[in-house]
Amino acid sequence: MTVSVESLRSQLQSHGVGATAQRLEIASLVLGVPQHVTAEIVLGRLSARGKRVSKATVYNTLNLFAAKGLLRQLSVDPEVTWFDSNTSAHFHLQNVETGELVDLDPSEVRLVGLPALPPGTEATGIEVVIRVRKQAG
Amino acid sequence: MTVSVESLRSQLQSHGVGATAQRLEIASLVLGVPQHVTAEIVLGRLSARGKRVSKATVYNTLNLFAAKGLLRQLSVDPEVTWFDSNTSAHFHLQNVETGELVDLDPSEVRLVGLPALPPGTEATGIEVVIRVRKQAG
DNA sequence: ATATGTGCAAATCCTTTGCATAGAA
DNA sequence: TTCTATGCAAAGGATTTGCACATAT
Repeated sequence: MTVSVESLRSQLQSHGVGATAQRLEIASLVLGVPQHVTAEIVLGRLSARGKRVSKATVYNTLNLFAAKGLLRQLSVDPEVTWFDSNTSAHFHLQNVETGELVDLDPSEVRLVGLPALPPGTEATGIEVVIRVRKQAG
Repeated sequence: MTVSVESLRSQLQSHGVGATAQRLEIASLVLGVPQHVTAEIVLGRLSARGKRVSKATVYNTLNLFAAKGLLRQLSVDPEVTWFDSNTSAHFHLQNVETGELVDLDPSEVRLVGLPALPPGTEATGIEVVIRVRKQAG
């Protein structure tokens, strides 16, 4: 399934992100299909496609997409920053040995109850991560 | 409330951690009272007490305590590694602006349902973080 | 004695930044 | 034009590592 450059361009612009060649290239790799990516993964896929985009631009672009709501930035891995192209509410399962992230369907795990927040604060997000490893033995 | 050196020493040894002057000092700062600390915080408190413990030893010790179950290591903050002296099951609330962590009582927020884990894996832990910030306006 | 721990500085690794050039509007 | 984005290399910051010296058991 290929997404047209035109629809990507309008997707960026509707989120207030100016369209440039590099951003369109990254968007075509990342948006559309629900997936988890890091800057390193994106760089690898770009070079696999023969596209040269600087590391700084990849970081800038992923951060920008996250700030504009095209991606969700996950703070679940101390080693590396993950970006999730699935921006709807859901939780994650992570293999602590490989770093691999898997989406959990909201129907599988539900959070019950919201605590009283500290006065003068508002919630910006909820993250739930179930960590797994290869079974011992 | 001061904890005797002897009880700390036996607490370390019952967890398979050899007692050294530096480890006892760090244990006395960290264990006993439920709290969240980073290596930097521990270093600061040590020097406030006039104790000189190297940065490397603080990192080694916190990691060792976590590996031996005296502390829980939290992967919740991309900036810095937090250690929680409360090792029982509970979740956290974090202020994204200050980094401040607060324990949530398990009665306030409950996780319902456990997903099918990938074949051949076992769960090692569950982390729930509710992120908050100063209210806009 | 003999294995372990400690301290220091240097090394790592991810991510950000400064600045000159290139591209968008 | 005039503002914004890109690329490169260097900077930054938390954490780890190598190795000589000191300390536990």
